Amino acid sequence: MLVLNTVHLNAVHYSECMSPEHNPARHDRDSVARAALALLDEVGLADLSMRRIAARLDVQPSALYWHFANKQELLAELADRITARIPAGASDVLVTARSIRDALFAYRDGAELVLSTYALRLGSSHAQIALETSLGAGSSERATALLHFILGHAALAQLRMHAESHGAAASADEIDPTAGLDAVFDLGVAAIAGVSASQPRDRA
Amino acid sequence: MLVLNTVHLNAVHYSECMSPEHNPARHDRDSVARAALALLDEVGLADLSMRRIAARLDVQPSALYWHFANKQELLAELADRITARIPAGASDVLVTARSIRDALFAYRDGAELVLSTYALRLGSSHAQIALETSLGAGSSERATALLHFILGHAALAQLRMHAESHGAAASADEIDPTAGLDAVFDLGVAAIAGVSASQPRDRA
DNA sequence: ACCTGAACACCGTTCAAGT
DNA sequence: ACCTGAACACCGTTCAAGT
Repeated sequence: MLVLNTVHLNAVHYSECMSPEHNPARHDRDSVARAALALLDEVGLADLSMRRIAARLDVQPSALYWHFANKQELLAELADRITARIPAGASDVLVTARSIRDALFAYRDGAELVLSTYALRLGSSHAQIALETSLGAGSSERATALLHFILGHAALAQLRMHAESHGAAASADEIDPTAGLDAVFDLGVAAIAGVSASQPRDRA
Repeated sequence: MLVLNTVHLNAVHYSECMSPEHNPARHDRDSVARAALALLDEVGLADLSMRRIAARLDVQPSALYWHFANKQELLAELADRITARIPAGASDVLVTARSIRDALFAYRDGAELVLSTYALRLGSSHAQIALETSLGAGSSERATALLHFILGHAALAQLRMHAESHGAAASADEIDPTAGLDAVFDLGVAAIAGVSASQPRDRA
């Protein structure tokens, strides 16, 4: 790593700096979270380290702890941002369910991240609310079951995608592993929601 | 919920020979996996390191790589052992589903481990087969949806338990978070399986 | 066949100190 | 208010070498 020792000859007065090379690099909670979210999408959850995020921001790892108490808190913020995209007003359960799944799919390992960091406050989550309003009053148990199914399904599907992309499947029967996964999703959602199964997908 | 405690008879007093310097300590794949599984139950998935497993076996970390190519392979073996307990012959879907869930609950973070390491071969897993036979022929999509629900639900429930035990919930509404979780499980299973909802539980 | 010892390239986190 | 620098106690993994 390129270390410059002749610091004092350029003597940039670090006040309102504008050039991107000499970095006063003042960040806040939002810029850290945004960099981390972008990095998540590039490297995946397993390789998303505090040190890597810091490097991306041109900052020492310890600097992150000014903005977040620990890694878990940062991950929770990322989970919040991923689920924030879920629209809340839809009346069709299947539409709501698909939009939740697609929000999780929008970032690499998004489902796994939300599943593992979001467990505590799922009852009051954006996703749960959206599902409850789609299902109607007094259906919080159904909404919870639906959310558990969506998270399980999305996490499994995403793990499978990732495994396929950088290694061959170990299975003997090779009949396209991800095919029919959308059908499984629709079947599960319709069954738990208590609606009459198949409805055409709005695909391109 | 009928939990089998027969799991913990693997305490293995390893100081049968007391000399710490001259260590015969010969292990094989099975003894390593058993020690790792016991340690998982004690410390949880996040703290289950190769170095800790090695220490438990009175062995250098590098010794583990004689028996397993890497940590992922060892974790996959643990997932296999956890799901191996699932009985295959039950005709009642609800019974099968509960036995899968209970197998996951039998070890700390069992559901999360199986969910994250088992994604590839779930289609040919013990659990999938058991569900398919319970559901009858031509129901592999339903069985898959069921498995996704069970894994998502169990992982969430287990994460929630763990979070509660060593820290207070952050939620404002405090009406017992885990209550009703069994009802959610039964509701989801019955709906996806296509059976008529409630059936009495075999509780103690 | 199974393990040691030493190394390599990493982690998350803390904390005094700087600006 | 925000960051550096240095430390601490860890990681997974490799590999020559021992027995």
